[in-house]
Amino acid sequence: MAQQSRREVAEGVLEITLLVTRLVTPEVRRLRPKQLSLSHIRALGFLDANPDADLSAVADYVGLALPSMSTLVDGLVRRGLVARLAAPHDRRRLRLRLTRAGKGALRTALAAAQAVLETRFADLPPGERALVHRAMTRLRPFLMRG
Amino acid sequence: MAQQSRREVAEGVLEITLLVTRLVTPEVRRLRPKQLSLSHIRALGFLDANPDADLSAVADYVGLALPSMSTLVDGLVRRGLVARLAAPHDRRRLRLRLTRAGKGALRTALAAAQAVLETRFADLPPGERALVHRAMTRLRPFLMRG
DNA sequence: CCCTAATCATTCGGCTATCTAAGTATCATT
DNA sequence: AATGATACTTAGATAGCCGAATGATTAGGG
Repeated sequence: MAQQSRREVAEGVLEITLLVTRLVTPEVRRLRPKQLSLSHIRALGFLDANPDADLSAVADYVGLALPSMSTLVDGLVRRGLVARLAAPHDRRRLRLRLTRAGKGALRTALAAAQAVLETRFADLPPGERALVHRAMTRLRPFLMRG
Repeated sequence: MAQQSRREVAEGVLEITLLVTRLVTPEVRRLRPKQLSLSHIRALGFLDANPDADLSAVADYVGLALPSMSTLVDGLVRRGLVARLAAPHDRRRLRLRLTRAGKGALRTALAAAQAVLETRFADLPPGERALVHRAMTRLRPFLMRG
């Protein structure tokens, strides 16, 4: 079995990322009626997993500057997808959480993005499916921390 | 070994894609002196693999509307990275190709993006490296065609 | 040959997303 | 209570993208 260099692995991962992005982005754009961008979806996803997070945490996770996230959240609040409450003992901080509508919107958006991929993977043999799944699982921790 | 559903695989791939994008985008933004966005890089990459392509082909590959690609290419031409020639027997069409500087800029940009990932993968054991590489190789054809 | 379609690309106007810099409110420390 | 740090917001500017309209060229019937 050939030993892969870090460079080759990085190259492969980057290429796949670009391909997936290309497939998924137009689909997400089609959700424009609901005005959800990829950043919106990522913010919603983070809040789904981390209720009552503050603004900085979301900004950090999504990879946006604070001001950008501030206006982004503003939009989500205006659409009724997120509740912006004050933190209990520090009134500078926010306490952000999804509303019921927010959870619904997240589900819908993710489903749309995933549907594109699922269609693509229709002919992926079960064995390879498992292989890919395993690879993604291994990759995840290396991409998250830091 | 658990049999993975298509849904799970799609979910995993989407998640990893989002994580990688989050890591790579800021790095690419740091190339601002050269003003290269991800779309720019993808356009350069396509032209590297397909010299003398016309505008529609690049737009299609990158996933942008024609007007957007028109201005994008305009920028690349202004920076001396791409040559915009007329096609021989159809003067509506363009014949786009990288200049020497364009090839250099592409190499530089890709290297920057990959470097971020390589750093992340420093502690990925060789066995898992091979696993990931294999998974990416299997995935590629399913994401490219169509 | 022409006239009409169709095709390829550009320009225009507008909107979204993002950044930096500056400002406001609150908390922490001495 | 004064100073500095922290969390967020507002303001101003720019890039990226789209749809609609336009220009230029070619293709296909009469």
